[in-house]
Amino acid sequence: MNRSFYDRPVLEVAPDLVGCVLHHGATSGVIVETEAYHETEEACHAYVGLTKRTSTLFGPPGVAYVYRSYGIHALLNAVCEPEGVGAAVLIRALEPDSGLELMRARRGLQAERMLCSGPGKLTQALDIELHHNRSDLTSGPIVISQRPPEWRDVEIVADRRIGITRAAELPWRFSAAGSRYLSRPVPRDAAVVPGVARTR
DNA sequence: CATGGGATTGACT
DNA sequence: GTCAATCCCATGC
Repeated sequence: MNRSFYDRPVLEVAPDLVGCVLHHGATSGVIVETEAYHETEEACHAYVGLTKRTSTLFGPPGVAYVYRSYGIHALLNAVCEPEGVGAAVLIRALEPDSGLELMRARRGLQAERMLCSGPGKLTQALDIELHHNRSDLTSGPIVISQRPPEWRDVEIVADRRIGITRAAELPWRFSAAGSRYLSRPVPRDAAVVPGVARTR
């Protein structure tokens, strides 16, 4: 994915990333769940303004923002919007694609559905850590490629973000409808995101 | 310099 | 359903 893909409103990039493939080394998976974050709402780290921690979010688009959550997990985001605007898409779940045995070894379990079904799980499975913060997603080592043909017309649903206490009402979580690899089920009343030139 | 909170997970009742 | 683990960093004295 080139830089212009990320240099757009985060609410466009977040659903567009569903169905794309995240790669790191010998492991990869199709993105099935994302969340959008923007400096104008309280749940976004960039809400506090420019600090050492948030400087990545305010930097150029197409860069990885990786931070530690609850002292244990590394969470991966893709920085979006023009430099100077703090916004990013959190990658929340993958459908494992390649390197399954490596993922199983790193995760210490066998079930395919448990390998990448959460933001902290997928970083462990793909060996993504804090030192990847600020790495360029357009050149690697972590890269995101466009949707494979079979994911081109994936139906995407929107509902509330998970695990946050502030601005929790915003429907900024985007999931592949019917995926069995999500971090949590999608509510039945979730809205379908309109697609562009979607075939029937 | 001390404190507190958090975009989670897995183990346990 | 409950709950602890554990680290980075923003904030306040």
